Formats: sequence, structure tokens, C-alpha cells
Amino acid sequence: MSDLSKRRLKLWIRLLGVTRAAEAHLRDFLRRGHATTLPRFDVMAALYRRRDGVTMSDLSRMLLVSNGNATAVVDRLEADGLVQRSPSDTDRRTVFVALTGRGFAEFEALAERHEVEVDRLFAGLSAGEIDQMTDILKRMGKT
Amino acid sequence: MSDLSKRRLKLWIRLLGVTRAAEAHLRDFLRRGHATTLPRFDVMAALYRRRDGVTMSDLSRMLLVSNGNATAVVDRLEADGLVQRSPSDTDRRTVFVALTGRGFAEFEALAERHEVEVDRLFAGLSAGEIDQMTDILKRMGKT
DNA sequence: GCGAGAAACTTCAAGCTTGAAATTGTTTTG
DNA sequence: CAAAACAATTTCAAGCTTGAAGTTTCTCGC
Repeated sequence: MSDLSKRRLKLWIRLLGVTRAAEAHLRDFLRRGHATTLPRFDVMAALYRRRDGVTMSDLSRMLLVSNGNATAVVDRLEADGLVQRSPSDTDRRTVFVALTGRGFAEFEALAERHEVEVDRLFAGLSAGEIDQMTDILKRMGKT
Repeated sequence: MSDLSKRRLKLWIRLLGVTRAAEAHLRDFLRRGHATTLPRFDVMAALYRRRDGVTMSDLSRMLLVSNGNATAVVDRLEADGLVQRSPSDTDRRTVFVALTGRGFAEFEALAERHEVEVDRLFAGLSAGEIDQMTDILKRMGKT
């Protein structure tokens, strides 16, 4: 194994570590202050960005999770009255999901606090570093 | 919310996306070719690095997972004969875990293929980019 | 229009993960 | 020394996650 290969491995381990630590921090923030979870937040965030609703398939693609997973989280959110399913007129296989009024309001409030939290988490990074990193990640995403 | 704050948020979303995509790829690699999972691999990797054994608490700290989680994964690995628990002589609350001979051998074979896979995943990055990124991540880790 | 194949969801079993409570053991301190 | 505080681990319920199998619906080639 080449030296470069070893450095790639170390980078991956570090990347995973940093991401997990940040996730843990955010999970804590959501649980303690807002009685919710990361997966729920992720689903609501996706629906917030696409207000007209998305299909279940789109949702799982957006979040990089399996179909079954999306179904489960949406089930719970729906039971809590935060999102709503509705059938498609043109394709009876398709189901659209969207935030309810309450879901929308709750997410909006939450999102602001979440942004503050992320801001705090990445406070150590200068604008230049953010751009560098974003750049590199963009390139990786394409691979 | 400032512009910088928005950029931090975007960076976080991208970081999460890239990490999840890479995790999905590696999970697939482990499942398809080697009938194992990422959490199992992680535990074995930790035990490989610390061959004399670690306590359960150390293990969960190393992997950034809860105690209960470590217990569950170690239970399954132990049932499969890949790791082994042993009591401490000096503190009867403490339990050490270590790879068995078979676990050691299996992990060693697996680790090599894993490294190749990670190498492929990060192939798009030059040496310079790797260093830049490692650097930035190091700084973040300290926050 | 019909039959094969593909697509959108859901269901299911198994494993992962968490945080809290319970157990057992050690240490500190009054 | 006894009691209280603390520490290491496991157990537990609930939620998350996956991949595979199952259902219903659509589409496309004939």
C-alpha cells in the first residue's frame, strides 16, 4: 500500500470522526431542546425545501436512505400531525408527502435554532477554509 | 442570519452528504463481498489497533457510540467467535474485549481490501487536497 | 388490448443505535 | 466501617436503518 493510500485512509477516518461528532452534537440539541430526532429533522427539512410536496421515492433519494426507512419516519411524523400524505391524481402508485401547517411552523422555528447550532459547530473555520473544503467536497461528490 | 452562517450550513449539508455516500458505498462493499457490516468492521478495527484488549467503555468512546450499542455489537461478534470478553483481575466491574485468533486473521484480510476500496473512493483527490482537508478537519475536531 | 417487465410503495425481519434504568462493584468520606 | 457517591457494564423499550419480498399500478412492445 502506497503512502498516498494510507493518507487517504486516515482522511476518511478523520472525516467520519468529525461528521459523527457533529451529528451527535446536533442530535443532542434536537433531543434536549426540541424533543425530536435527526431523521425527523432531515425529513422535515427536505419537505420544507420542496413545499409542493415530494414523492416518497424522491424523499428517500434526497436523504440517501432506503425506501423502507422513509416510510417509517414519515409514518411517525404523520401520526404526529406534522406531515401529510396525499395520493397522486395521475399515478395511483405515487404518494406525495408535504408538511402540514403545524409541521411547517414547527420546522421554521426549529430551523433557525438549528442554523445557530451549526454555526457554533463550525465557528472555528474561516471563510476561506469553508470555501476550500466546500470545493474539495464538491469534487468528491462527483466521483 | 449572516452570509457566513449560510455557508457554514451548506458546508455541513455537503459534508454529511459526502460522508453518507461513502458510508453507503463501504457498507455495500462489506455486505456483498464479505458478509459483514460497518459497525462490526469498526469494532474489529478498534480491537485490531489495540491488540491487548480494551474495556467496553474505551471501546464505545473510541467509536463514539453508546455503551449499550457496544454491548450489542460485541455480543454478536462474540457469538460468531470473532472477539472474546475477559474479566479484569483488578476491577470486577471491568470487561476486556479482544479479537480472537480467527477474528484477527479475518480482519487482517478484510482490512486490506477495505483500504483499496477507500482508496478508490478518494481517488479523485490529489495529495495536496488530502492535506488541506486533513488540516481543516483537524482544526474542527478541536472545537 | 394483453402480457411482461418496470416502478412506487409498504411490510417484514434482523441488525443498529440511543438514552435511561437496573446491576454490580469500587471509592470516598463522614 | 457504613453510607453515599461514583463507575463499568448490561438490559430494555423505542426508534432508526437496511435489504428483500410483496402489492398494486403503470408502460411498452407486440
